[in-house]
Amino acid sequence: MFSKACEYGVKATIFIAMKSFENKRVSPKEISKEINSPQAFTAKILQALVRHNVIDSVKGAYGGFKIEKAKISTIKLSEIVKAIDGDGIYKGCGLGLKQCDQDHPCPVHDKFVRVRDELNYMLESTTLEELALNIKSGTSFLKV
Amino acid sequence: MFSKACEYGVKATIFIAMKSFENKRVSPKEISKEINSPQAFTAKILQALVRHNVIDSVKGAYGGFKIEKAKISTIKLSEIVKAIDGDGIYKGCGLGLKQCDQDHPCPVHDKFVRVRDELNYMLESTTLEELALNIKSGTSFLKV
DNA sequence: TACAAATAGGATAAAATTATCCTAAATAAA
DNA sequence: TTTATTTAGGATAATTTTATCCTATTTGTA
Repeated sequence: MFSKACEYGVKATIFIAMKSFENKRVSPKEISKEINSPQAFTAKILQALVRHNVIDSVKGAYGGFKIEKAKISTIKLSEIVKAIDGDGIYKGCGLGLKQCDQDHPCPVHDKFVRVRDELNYMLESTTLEELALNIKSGTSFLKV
Repeated sequence: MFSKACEYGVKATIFIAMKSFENKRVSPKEISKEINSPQAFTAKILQALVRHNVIDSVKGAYGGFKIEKAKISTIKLSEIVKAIDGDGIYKGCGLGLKQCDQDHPCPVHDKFVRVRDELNYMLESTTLEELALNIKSGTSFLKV
């Protein structure tokens, strides 16, 4: 469904948000340990998230990654996914046709509408805040 | 969502079903032309579909691929997808956790349930027959 | 039986994704 | 100002997925 990079990106962002609630910055090392991901690869993904303004980075000593506290409740899961995997999962044809719409549908076009709508709703209605709070309270987990 | 191999596999199977209604066998060459896919790669996918008993092959002169007419209405889209991509899309965790269930859920576990259910319903309730008939009637398309 | 046509399958190659390593640039503190 | 720390980013490698090529095997027909 999502690429490995995207999976790491979502988990990393959740962890950064959780730490940001406590005004703490985190390093790729700490993040990759916490979400069980390869460190250097995770660092690349963090760079992409910074470029897409999902998270902030602070260079130099005592630096690290963070998210403004006020911003955490405004970030939707969809933004994280789009930053890494793009919008293909929303817009692309389920069977890979270049052109696929009501006028020229692929064989599963109509069938797929509900799945895509549900996915879209899920990604648009889920906020980073609730995901981070569930991790914080031990309701959900980032690894194992 | 699905791999390229799976996309080709679904389209190829639909085309074979359509031709099988007319008691015609088809070759990888004809199939790849019709669904706009690389021929040799498509042939590999057809082999996998044969091994999984989704389609039949007839070797030698005047051979080709086909599906028993009576079987076409009994094949579900899910069987084609499972034959090529496996059941990860049904069973795997949305964020790639090895263990992810109600007792130890990933951050999007609950959110994902509806998406997966919708996808599952779609794949289980769609038959090869209806997909093939829609192609035959020009209601949907296999390429462009 | 010989031949032609067609699938099966092994060996490679190309491309994309995932992953690692090393150096540059930035920055806070001593 | 120097040093230590930390992100940015280029280069490269490993793995997986996608794709191609060639030969073996099967089988219907002349």
